[in-house]
Amino acid sequence: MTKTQASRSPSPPPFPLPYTTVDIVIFTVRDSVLEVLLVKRPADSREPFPSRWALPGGFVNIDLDLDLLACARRKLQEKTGVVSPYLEQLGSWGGRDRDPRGWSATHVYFALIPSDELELRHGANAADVSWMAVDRALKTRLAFDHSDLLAAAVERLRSKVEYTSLPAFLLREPFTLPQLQHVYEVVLGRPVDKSGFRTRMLAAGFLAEAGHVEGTSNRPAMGYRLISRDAAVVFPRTFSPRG
Amino acid sequence: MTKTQASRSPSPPPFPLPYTTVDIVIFTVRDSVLEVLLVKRPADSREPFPSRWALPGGFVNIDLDLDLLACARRKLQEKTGVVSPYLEQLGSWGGRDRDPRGWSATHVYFALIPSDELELRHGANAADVSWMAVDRALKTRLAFDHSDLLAAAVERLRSKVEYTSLPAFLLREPFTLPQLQHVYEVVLGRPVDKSGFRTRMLAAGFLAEAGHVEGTSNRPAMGYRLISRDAAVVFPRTFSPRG
DNA sequence: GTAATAGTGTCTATAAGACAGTATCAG
DNA sequence: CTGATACTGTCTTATAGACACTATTAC
Repeated sequence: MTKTQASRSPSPPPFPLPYTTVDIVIFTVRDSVLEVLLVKRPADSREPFPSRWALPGGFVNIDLDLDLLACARRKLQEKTGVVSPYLEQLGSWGGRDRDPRGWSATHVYFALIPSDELELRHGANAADVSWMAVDRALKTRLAFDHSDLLAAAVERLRSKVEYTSLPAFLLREPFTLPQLQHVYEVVLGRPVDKSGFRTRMLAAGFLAEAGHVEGTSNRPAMGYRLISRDAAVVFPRTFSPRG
Repeated sequence: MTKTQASRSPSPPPFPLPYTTVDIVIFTVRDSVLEVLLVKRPADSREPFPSRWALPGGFVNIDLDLDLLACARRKLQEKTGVVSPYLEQLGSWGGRDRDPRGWSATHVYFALIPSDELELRHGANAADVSWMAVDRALKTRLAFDHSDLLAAAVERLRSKVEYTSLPAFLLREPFTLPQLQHVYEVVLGRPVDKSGFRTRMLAAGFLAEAGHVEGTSNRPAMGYRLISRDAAVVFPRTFSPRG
């Protein structure tokens, strides 16, 4: 199969093209609350949805971005400074009415980052960058169809937390099992049995011991690192009680 | 929130746009084999990948398609005549090199249809339309990055079959439990215990009895319909042995 | 010592896999 | 009747939830 040329400016097509954007739903846990990163749209009333909160994102730059994932990474780093977070594609949304400027399609990614590994940055097209509790963000009318995107991302996150090691990406390494359990409980919104939790995590085999951590509590706990930061581990069963 | 105008031709933007396409991975089971629908690229050597097999799909038409899902439905109907199949978004792939004509992004859907509800159609840009066994298609070099898309779709299908009612969408209603079990076995590529299978399906509560079906065998079996054709049901556990 | 959190052991209910057995049809 | 397929019952075993228990630190 020949991968030929592929160059900067494709010859203009004989039909109109949709706009192509990438948006990112960036989650973190701060002070026992699941939060999402939002940016405020510029106040300029010639822009769509002025002064409204939105997900970070923007147009694909075909000169800068080799592919969609690279574009997502670029935008994530512009806003948070985080270089290699957990990043997963959520899906794409496209249609005539989601952007008043015309037919557009957005490719949505969701990212998990530890709250203490970031420094928020104010970009060119974002008057303000801020964390907001997910529960509050879900009740806020975001720009474009971003409320839909956020709802989908939260649903995906909550769902996958039931049977994957995803929450581990919300913690800075090394972390302890009680810390990990706490993150699970924050995202799930309900308590989790300690004994079962520990058995499950250790049996899943994605954690490597990393020496004791002198932590927040009286007795030091074992610290762990992820064996692989590439992907989350899938558990054979769910967390649900009576499951 | 104001949903204003949104019209046919967006004002041309000050920067080049990627091409936007939709591709569909259409699965069916025929004669105990999982198959996928492929179209042959035109022989015209000015077209990319002439005479090569590809997934059905094409450019989004912003005048015809209200949104991505509508575009996928349109393309599916053009190729198969099927109107309301199971249709789920798989994800999107975009980058500089996947289409020699330039930066492009495709939104990929996958569809499940019963093999006896379709009539293949030859479209304008497809010299040939044909079913191919999935195992063979996976070994074939398809046009563009369609081999990647197909591999992802097959992985998603095989994975979801382990814990959802997806295979039910591959059968014409009403169907019997032995028929459904057979489809599961075809997609999974391994036998499934009869007793456990029946308990599981009936407990999942997505089937409604629809009278006895005088079928292929000696003893007639109970026929079933799906209570809802909107989505598949998720089982609490997996099919895997020793799981 | 006490308080606090880390970590372990044990019991039990549930449910799935395995497989043998019964029921109902065609011929 | 026989053969074939639809359907059911039972036994065993794995495991997750519940919860009580022990261990190791700070003070």
